[in-house]
Amino acid sequence: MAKTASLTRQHFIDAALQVVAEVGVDKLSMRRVATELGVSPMAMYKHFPNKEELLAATLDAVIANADVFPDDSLAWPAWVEQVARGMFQALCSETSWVPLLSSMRLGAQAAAVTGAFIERLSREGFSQRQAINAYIAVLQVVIGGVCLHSSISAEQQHQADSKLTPMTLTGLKEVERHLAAPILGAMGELDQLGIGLPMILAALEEQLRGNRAV
Amino acid sequence: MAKTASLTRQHFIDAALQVVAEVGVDKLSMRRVATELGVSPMAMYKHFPNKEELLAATLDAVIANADVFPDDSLAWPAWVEQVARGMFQALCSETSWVPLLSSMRLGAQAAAVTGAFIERLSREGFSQRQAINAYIAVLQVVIGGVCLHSSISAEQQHQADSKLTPMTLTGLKEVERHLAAPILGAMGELDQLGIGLPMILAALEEQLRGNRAV
DNA sequence: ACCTGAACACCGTTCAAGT
DNA sequence: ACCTGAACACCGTTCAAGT
Repeated sequence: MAKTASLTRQHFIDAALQVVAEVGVDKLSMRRVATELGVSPMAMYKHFPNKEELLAATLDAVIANADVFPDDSLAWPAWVEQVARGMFQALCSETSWVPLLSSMRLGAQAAAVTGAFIERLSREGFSQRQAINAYIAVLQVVIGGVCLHSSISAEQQHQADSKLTPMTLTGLKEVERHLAAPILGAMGELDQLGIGLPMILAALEEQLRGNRAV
Repeated sequence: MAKTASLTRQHFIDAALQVVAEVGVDKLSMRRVATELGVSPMAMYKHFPNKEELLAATLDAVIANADVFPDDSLAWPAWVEQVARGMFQALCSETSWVPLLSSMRLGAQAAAVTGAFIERLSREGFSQRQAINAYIAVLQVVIGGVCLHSSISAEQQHQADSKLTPMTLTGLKEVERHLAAPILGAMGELDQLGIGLPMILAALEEQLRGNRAV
C-alpha cells in the first residue's frame, strides 16, 4: 500500500533531528541516523557529501523551527529584546548545538533571521550600517551568553557529580578565590541577557537620538 | 645519564599543547599525544581520568600562557579594552579551542583572570556587583565575537574551496538576499570588538558617574 | 539510480598482564 | 608503582558490488 518513495534529503534531516533529541549532537553518528531510518549508513552519502553537511542542514532546520520573531507591533527596543531572548532560548534548549555554533556554517534560515532584523531597524530610522552593527552586537551577546550559560551548566553538573570544590577555584590563592567565587554564582543565575543587552539597547537609543538631531 | 623520572602530569599537558599546535584540538587523540611522548596511550590514564580532563588541563595552560593583562597604569576604560582585545587575540590565535569554550569547564587560570579584572574595577569605584556584571558583559562580547569570527572564517574557507554562492545566501528570496549579503561582508571585517565593546564601555562610564553623583 | 556489505583507518577506554 | 598489549565497541568514509 505505502508507496515506498526513495528517501529524500528531508528524511535524513528529520531522522537527524530525532537522534539529536534522543542523544544530543555530540553523540550523533551517521550510523545512528541510518539505523533510525532502518537503512544503511551509506544511503546518506547520496544526499550529503559528509557528516558536517548533514549537521549544517539539520541546524538550519532547528533555526527554522525556532520562530524567534515576536509581534511586529512591539516598539523596536522591546522587539529587539524579544528577538534576542528568543534566540537565547532556542539555543539554550538545544544546548548540544552550542559547541558547533562557532565551527558550523550557518544556512539560509539563519540568514533570513538576519534580513528581517535589519529590515525592522532600518524602518525605525537606523542607517543600514547601524542596523547591521546592531545585529552583530546583539548576536555577540546572545552567543556569548549561551556559551557562558552552557559552560556554567557543565561546571555545575560536574560539581553535582563529584561533590568537590569547583575546579575553577582550586589552585587559587585565598584572595583570588575570594574574588572569583561570586562570579560562579552570578553566572549561574537566570538572566544571562539582563546584563549586556540593556547596555546595547541604551547605546542604540542614543544612536537614534543622534540620527534625529541631524 | 638522563634520570628517566616517571612521566608527570605536565609532560602530558606539554605534549597535548604540541599536538594542538600541530593538528588542532579537534584532531587531538589520546593515541596521538602518547605517540608524541613515545609512550603507550594507556600511560595517560594514571594522570587523567579521561580525555576531557586532559583537554581541560591543557586549555588552562593555554590561558596561563596568554597573559592578557596590559600595563596597570592605563586608565580603566583603556585597560578594560586591552584586556578584552588580549582575550580575543588569544582565543582567535588558537581557533581550534573555540568550539570547546562552551562545553569545557574552565580552570584555575581562567578564574585568576576573573579575579584580577574584578579587583581592578572595584578599585576604580565600581561596586563588586557592578564589577562582576562588567566582567560578564565583556566576556560575552569577547566570546560572541570569537564565535562569529570563527564562523565567518569557516564560511569563507568553504567559499574559497568550492567557489559557490555562500550557503548562507542560497535559498533566500531576492529581497532577503539583498539585506543579508552585507552582513557576511561586515562580519568578515577586522574588528569584531569595535561594535559591542564601546557600547559596554559607555554604559560602564555612565554607571560610574551615577556612583559618584551619590 | 539507489542502496548495500565489507573493508580501511581510525577512535576512547577497559583490563589483565608484565617489569 | 608504573607502564604495556590486546581487545572491545565504536567512529567516518571509500569502493566495488548488488538490484
